[in-house]
Amino acid sequence: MKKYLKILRECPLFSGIEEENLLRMLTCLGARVESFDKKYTVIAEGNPAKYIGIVLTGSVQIVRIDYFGNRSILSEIYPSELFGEAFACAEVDAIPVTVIANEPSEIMLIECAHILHTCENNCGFHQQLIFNLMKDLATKTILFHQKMEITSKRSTREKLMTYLMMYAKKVNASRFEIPFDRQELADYLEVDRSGLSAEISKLRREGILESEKNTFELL
Amino acid sequence: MKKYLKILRECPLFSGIEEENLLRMLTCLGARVESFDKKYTVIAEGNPAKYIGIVLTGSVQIVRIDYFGNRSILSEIYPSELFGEAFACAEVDAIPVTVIANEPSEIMLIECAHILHTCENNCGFHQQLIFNLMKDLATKTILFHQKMEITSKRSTREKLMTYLMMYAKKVNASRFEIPFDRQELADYLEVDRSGLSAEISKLRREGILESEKNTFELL
DNA sequence: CTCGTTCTGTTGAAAATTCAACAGATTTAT
DNA sequence: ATAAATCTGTTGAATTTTCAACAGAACGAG
Repeated sequence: MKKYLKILRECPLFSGIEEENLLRMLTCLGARVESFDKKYTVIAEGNPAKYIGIVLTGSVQIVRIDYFGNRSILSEIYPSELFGEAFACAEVDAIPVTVIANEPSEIMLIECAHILHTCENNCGFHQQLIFNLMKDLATKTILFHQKMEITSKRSTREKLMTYLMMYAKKVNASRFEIPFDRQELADYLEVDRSGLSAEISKLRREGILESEKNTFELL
Repeated sequence: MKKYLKILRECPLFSGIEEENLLRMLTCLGARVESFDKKYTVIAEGNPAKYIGIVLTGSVQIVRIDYFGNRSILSEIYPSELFGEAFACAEVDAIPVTVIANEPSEIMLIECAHILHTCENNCGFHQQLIFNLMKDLATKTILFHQKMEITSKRSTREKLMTYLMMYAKKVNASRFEIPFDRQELADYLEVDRSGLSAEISKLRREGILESEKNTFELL
C-alpha cells in the first residue's frame, strides 16, 4: 500500500487525515487494490453498490448504455479521485452505471459500510471521512450541473462550444487537449459522431477554432 | 417555528434528531423563515451560495436560464425537502441556478456555515447534521442520474416515455398526474413544447397512452 | 514492415426537431 | 359575468440531426 501514499494523500476522501494514520486506517477499512486492463469492467451495471472506488493509476469512465446500445459517458475519473460513492452512500441496491478502465489502471476498493459505521476498533476517523464524503458529493453535484449545462443545449454546435469553453476555463488556457476521442466526445455531449466531426470542421472553416486530433484552440 | 415541526421532522437534514432538540437547534443555527408569492425568486443566480433552503409549504423550482433565455428546469422541491445544499456545501462563490417559488411558499433558510462548523455552544448535533447532508447529497446525485437518463435520450418520444415510465414507477401507478404543465415538461425534458404536444397526441393515437391535461395513463 | 483494425471526416438521404403563427380552450383578474 | 391573459394542440416550413456507407489516416499486433 505504501507506494500509493502519494496519491492517496491527494484523495478528497482522506483530506485532513495525517499520513501516519492513513495506512492503519486503510487496513481498518479493509481497503484492497485491484488491477484492470484497458477496456475491462471495474464495476458492472446492476451489481449491488457496496464499494467506493479510488483511482490510483490510470483512469476510468463512468458510462451508461441503454437498451439499444447507445453509450452515454457520464464522467472520467483520474488518480486520487473517487467513483461510486453516491450509489454506495445512498445504499441503492443496484448500481445503474458501468465503470470501465480507460487504460491499464489500479483501483482501490473500500466497502462503504466500513466508512459509514464506526468500526470495533473505534478508530475515530469516521467523522472526518463522513465530512470528506459530504464535501466530495457536493463537488460531484456541481460537476453534474456543469454537464447538464452542456447537454441541455439544443444543438451540436452549442454543446461542443459550451464544453470547449468550460474546458478552456478549467485548464486556464485557450489551447488544450481533451481526454476524449471523437466517438467518446460525441457520447459525452450526447450527439451523433459524424455530425460532431462535421461541426468541428465547420467551426474551423469559420475561424472559430483550430483543432488537430484531440487538441483544440479557441480563437 | 413550532407549527413547522411536523414538516421539519420529515426533513432529511434533521433525521435522527429528537424533536425536543430540534427547536433549540434551529435557534442555534440561526434558521429563519421567509414567504414567497408564486413566481417570486427565492434565490437568484449569481448570488453567493451561503444558504441551505428547506421548503416548508408550497414548492419551488430549480431552473437555469441561458444567454438566449432558454429555460431548463432541473428539479422541483416539495415540503420537507432541501435545496441549495450542494452549492453551499461545496462553498462555490456564485450559485449557478435560480430558485423560484412555484406557488405561495414558506421557506426556511439556514446559513450553511452554521451547520458545518461547530458552534460556540458546542451543541453537539453537527456530526449528525453532516451525516444527514452526506446522505441527502448522495440521494440528490441519484436523482440527477435519473434526470440525465431522461435527457440523454435522443428523441422527444424517448425522453417523454422514459420520464413517464419513471414517474409511474415512482408513484407505483399506471395512472398519475405530473407536476408540470406542457411548457414546464418541455423545459424539464429539454425539448420543444409544440413538438412535445404533437408527440403526446401521436402516442395517444397509437394507443400507447391516455392523457388529459397533466394526467397520464400508460396502457 | 505489413496487415488488419480502428478512427476520422465527408457525403447524401431520411427523419426529427425547432420555430413561428394561430385558434380554441382554460384560467385569472376585475 | 366578462374581458384579458395564458395554455394547448396543430400545422407547415426551415433547419438540424441522425443514420449508413465509404475512403483515407492512424495505430497496433505480429
